[in-house]
Amino acid sequence: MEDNTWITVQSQQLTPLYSIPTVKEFANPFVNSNLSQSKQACTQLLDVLNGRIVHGVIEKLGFQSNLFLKNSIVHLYASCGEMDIARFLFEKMPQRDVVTWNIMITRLVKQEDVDGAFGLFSQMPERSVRSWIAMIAGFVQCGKPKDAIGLFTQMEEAGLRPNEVTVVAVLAACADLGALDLGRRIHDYSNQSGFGRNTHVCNTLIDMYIKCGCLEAARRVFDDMEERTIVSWSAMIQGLAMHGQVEEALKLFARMTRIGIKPNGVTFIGLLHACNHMGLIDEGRSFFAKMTNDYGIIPQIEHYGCMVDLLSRAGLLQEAHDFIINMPIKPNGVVWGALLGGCRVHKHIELAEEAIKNVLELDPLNDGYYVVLSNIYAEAKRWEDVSRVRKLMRDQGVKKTPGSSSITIDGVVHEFVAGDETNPQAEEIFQRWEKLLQEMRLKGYEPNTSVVLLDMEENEKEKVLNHHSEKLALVFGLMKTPTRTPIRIMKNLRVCEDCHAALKLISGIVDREIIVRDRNRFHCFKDGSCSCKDYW
DNA sequence: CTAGGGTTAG
Repeated sequence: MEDNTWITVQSQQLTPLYSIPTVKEFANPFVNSNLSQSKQACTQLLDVLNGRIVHGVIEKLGFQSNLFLKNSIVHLYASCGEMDIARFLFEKMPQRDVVTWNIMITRLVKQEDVDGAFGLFSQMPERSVRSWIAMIAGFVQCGKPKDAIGLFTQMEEAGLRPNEVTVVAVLAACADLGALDLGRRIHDYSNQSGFGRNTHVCNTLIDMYIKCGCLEAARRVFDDMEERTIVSWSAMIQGLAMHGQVEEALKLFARMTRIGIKPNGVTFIGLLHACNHMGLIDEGRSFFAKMTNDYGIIPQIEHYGCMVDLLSRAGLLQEAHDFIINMPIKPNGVVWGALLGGCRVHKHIELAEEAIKNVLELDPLNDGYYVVLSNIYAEAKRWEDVSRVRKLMRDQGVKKTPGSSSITIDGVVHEFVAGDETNPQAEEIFQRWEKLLQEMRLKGYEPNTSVVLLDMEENEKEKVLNHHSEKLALVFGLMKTPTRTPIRIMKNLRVCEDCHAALKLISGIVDREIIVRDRNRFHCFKDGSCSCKDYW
């Protein structure tokens, strides 16, 4: 009787519809013994009828005490986006099992309500591996890789053995964070557990190694794979592009097509990305044409974004502008932002103002664009315009994301922000920097203060520059790691020109490979030069 | 059986 209430309350809220008999039969899990078919039918139905029919069928047939069935209903409502109904049912249920909870958590995560999902996760009386996975994947998806890794640690502590799905989610978090140590550990664990050859796992390993700056390790995983999917190829091409190995990326694409693998839209993003990183305008144009002509792939906004970036970074600003005006789909903030970025490199204030006007209409809360514009004005010493941009930011309630760099030493992540004095060894770091600075000056280094966007005295600017987060992280790395070992630094924003010049020199002075992960690519500094060949 | 995973422009 108790169970009856659950159904009755619900059917009062929703009028059951019985008017489509064939679908009704097909969707009914007790008439159609093929459950996955039945479920599919239900899901389709629910899209059309808002869920009422299946529920009605089940009620009429009088199946009331089957928890499996109730879970199915909760799932069906939830998967059609009817979270209110799903939650209502969930709360009315006299009994729930771990699956019921997992269904709710999974759907909440899919709808990007991670807080809601975590709320339920915290309340669960017992958790299965799937509960942990749902939550870990949720944190990864919403850009909280640290929380994902924290949860993974707790899962291990709870004595649960991660399976291949967990591994994929955690590796994605490692990729986001550049957490190479954990990534390597998971790689070992995967091999030991026997799913190190799983295609999904390998694809994620490739991505993890790429984003942690270990291109060779990524390549090894790729080369050892038994079966490569288009995802594997695309990931590897994108990785080579990200590391400035443009020719190698194009070669891989040639190899791929030679053996008959068909590229998809993502593959072309990787290829265009590769062209962008070397200013290969003709090749980029040719790929853009090829994707539609040879493969029938309709360019998406991302592809247009790549093209605008390619053209404008190469200095073809007017052409980039016309390209945007003529594109068949509505440009977004990123597309105009790419033009803005090119205007900065090539110091074109007029076009920058046109670009920013469009950017701000489309994406007014993204601080990055204001900063670029402010930089353009600052480089032209137009300080009144700089302060106008700052006021605009204030009015919009937009704050500049502080630049921060991190370096991992013995498994511990050390994070630095500009002028950071919070590190216990801050004083030593600053001293080491001064010493390094002297050697750099001997090699002809001049601080490039034009990248400092504030209107202040030159010596003040130098101070700001000297304490950019990547420099602090680097000096710390030099102090804490054995001579000649490579140093890996992760940065949340793009490197500035001054840091780029400084890091080049330092790599020669201290005879170290310095690998810096930018917001969107890698710079590998070695013997006084950078893998990006100064085009970035 | 009802719940889970990979590559994506600046």
